[in-house]
Amino acid sequence: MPELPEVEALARRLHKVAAGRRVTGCMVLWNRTVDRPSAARFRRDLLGATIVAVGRRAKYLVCSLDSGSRLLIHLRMSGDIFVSRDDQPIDPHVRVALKLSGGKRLDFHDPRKFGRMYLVSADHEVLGGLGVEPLSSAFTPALLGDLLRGSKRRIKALLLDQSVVAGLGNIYVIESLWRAGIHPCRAAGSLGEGELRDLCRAIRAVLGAAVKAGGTDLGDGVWKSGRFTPRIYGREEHPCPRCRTELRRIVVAQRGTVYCVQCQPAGRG
DNA sequence: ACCACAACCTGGCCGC
DNA sequence: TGCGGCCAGGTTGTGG
Repeated sequence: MPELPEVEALARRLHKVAAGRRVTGCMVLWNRTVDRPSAARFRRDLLGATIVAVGRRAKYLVCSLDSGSRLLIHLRMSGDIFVSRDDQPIDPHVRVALKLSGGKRLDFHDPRKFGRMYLVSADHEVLGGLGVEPLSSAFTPALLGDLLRGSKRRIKALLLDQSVVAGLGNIYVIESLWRAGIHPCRAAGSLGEGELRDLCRAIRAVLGAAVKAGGTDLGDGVWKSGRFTPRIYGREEHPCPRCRTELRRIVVAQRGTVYCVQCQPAGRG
């Protein structure tokens, strides 16, 4: 369920724990969690490698190894990584566990089994198609305009497309569109200069606040991260925080979508 | 180009 | 309490 801010918070935590540590054990408990190479080779290649750094690209955790290879991890819907002592019992939802020198263990906990790990020699093998990082200095209203120009796609679908903007997911797209006052079904190419500026600013503000807060905690017990509280996500039938109109839920791009009919006018179409 | 739908999976919640 | 149906912060492949 994690999006960019949750992955960023996790990457920072893992960097402190794992940087400089050697992988001394590797247990693959659900084979399909290892996307590539084979589970057997994944284990063989990882054993003995030292983790140099842990970072993030889009929603991927990027672990740089001293061998020059990269361990990439995508948490998908329900993935999380728990740090425990290597003598603790392993939870039934843990799909891969890595023992580290120093006595800690990284448990890839993933009830729905959608998460994936990739061990690659060059990260573009997996990350090559990703779009712009929305918190980077490259992400400007002008660039956003270039990305949307001529597109007839609905703005929400486009923002969820990782090859366009990398790292946004359902929550932060919903929050950003509400903040910018843009209806999720607007044709992307129809946004004006002012709207591009507002949207760019809204995305940066929402993500920035969420990163600062360490991510969103929906209180559903699945992903407990930080203290960012969405303003409208999950709050259909509650009043809009800005105008008090009852928030409405529709489905856009096959995803539940909350918006305010008053603050986010449909325009036409 | 763009969209809808199914798959991949499990667990939590709600209503009957 | 039990059970069915629906929901879920993601991605990919297929077909219209």
